[in-house]
Amino acid sequence: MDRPTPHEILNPTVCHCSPEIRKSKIINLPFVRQALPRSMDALIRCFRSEGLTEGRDISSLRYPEGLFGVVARGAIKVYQWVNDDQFVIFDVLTEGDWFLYGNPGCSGPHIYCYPDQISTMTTSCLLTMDRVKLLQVLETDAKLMESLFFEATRRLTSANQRLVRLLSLSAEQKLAFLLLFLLGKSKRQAEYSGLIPFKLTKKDLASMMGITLETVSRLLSAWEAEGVTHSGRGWVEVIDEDFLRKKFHLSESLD
Amino acid sequence: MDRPTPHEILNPTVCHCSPEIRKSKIINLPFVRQALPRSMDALIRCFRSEGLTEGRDISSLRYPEGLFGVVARGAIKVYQWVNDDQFVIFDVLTEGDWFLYGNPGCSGPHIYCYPDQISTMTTSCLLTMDRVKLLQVLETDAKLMESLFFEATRRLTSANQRLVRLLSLSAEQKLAFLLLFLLGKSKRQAEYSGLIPFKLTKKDLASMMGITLETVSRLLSAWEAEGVTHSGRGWVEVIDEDFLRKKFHLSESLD
DNA sequence: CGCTTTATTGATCTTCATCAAAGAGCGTGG
DNA sequence: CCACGCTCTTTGATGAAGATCAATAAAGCG
Repeated sequence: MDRPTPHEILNPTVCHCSPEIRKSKIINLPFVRQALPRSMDALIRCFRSEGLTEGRDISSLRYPEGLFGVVARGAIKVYQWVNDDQFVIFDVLTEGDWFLYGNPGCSGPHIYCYPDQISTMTTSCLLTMDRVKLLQVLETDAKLMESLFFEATRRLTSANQRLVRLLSLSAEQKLAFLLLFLLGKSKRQAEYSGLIPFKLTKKDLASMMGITLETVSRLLSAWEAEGVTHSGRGWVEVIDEDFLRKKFHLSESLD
Repeated sequence: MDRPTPHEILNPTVCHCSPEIRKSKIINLPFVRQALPRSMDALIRCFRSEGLTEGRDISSLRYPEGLFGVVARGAIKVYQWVNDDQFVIFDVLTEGDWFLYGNPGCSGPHIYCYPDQISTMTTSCLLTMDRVKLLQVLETDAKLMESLFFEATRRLTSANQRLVRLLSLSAEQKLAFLLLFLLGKSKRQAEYSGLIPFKLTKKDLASMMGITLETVSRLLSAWEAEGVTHSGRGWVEVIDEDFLRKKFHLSESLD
């Protein structure tokens, strides 16, 4: 067969983000729907777009006053080093998600803040603008502020819930839960419908759950033998979603 | 000696919340500072105060459209049942903290949502108003909305960070971290400066970290022998904060 | 002064981390 | 196109942390 390998799918070389595409992305952002026409124009004017290949850090140093970023294509991870050789990935942002990145000291809202790290997990296109510019727009548009507020609390709340769930689960349940979550965040791929469409090493997975990559590897091997998942170097494909869902729910009603 | 026992301190019978105290509490809420005079008035008018003894659930059923609540005195916990006999406490709110509680379905922001449970951890006084009433006030006061937004994202972000930290720590480190966090949220007591001033069973502590109460009990016994903590039925006193802080930081720079 | 809730302690068993060594996938440069 | 090196992965052996189970004890409450 000549369908592409997962590796090829995860490493596209191009990232289209023409001005028209950019504009339509901006207009269709959920929180922009209710904005006044003039703030819509301001947003379209202020956003720059940036094509990024996999593994790029989005440096906070270039934006001393903070950064407002929207993922137009691809996926990025938000993580934090907890010591010299260990990091924790605590959120994954995909198309339409946004972040407000800033120094903890600087005034105004920030959803992720230095020293968190943000980097791409696949070829991505990111729309960015200075955080202060966004704040200026918000000040004159209460509706826009409101939608942003709604969405921010919604996203943070659900991240919270996710982390809380993880606390009380076994490694196997954690992994099932995490894969389902990541799949929910992904756009389905034509050739591999269960493929999680960004680079995801065993170490990444492990660091989202606070377990080791060896454990992840062992669990995925076991599942692979049962035909539940399929995985390789830097990618994971879920074959039997229901199995994962059951694995997870079952244990909830057990005991 | 005739100083009261921890148990007596944690179970006060009275909860003063006279109209004047209530008003001063409202005025001094961090996010209200920037409010317009008229929205300040509206808030003072709409808030009801409610005295609650320890262990009271704040029922969401009485507020189908959601509830905006501010802790004026005491402490409340936000938790969730993960199965029939296990729950996870994922936030503790003390004086000045607020919550926006609502059905997941209903529009607008909510920071905790049904089926989360909210209940008091000591004799408390809670200021409440319907969530929709708050939203009405916010609509006419962009500054107030902004401050609320800032504080909401700040609090949710820090809750997130806290949960993330917990993921990568050992049980002992988790406990040290948690006690320091709880202590930071507490008002110091005159008689016992390190006493965490609300009811806190070993099971509660355990369920904030995803470990078992037996482990908590063993750890606290060990610390008690070293003079680091002191604890009893439903309360914990931290004697040597620095020890806990070291325990925690040390391991970060190790490895 | 019993009853309930909460805590302690010990014995045992699982799960998962750690360490180590070898192997595979992918990019690169000759 | 092949060989090399790098990163990511697999697998096994071992040990330690912490869960589970169970029995007992205390503390607070009516």
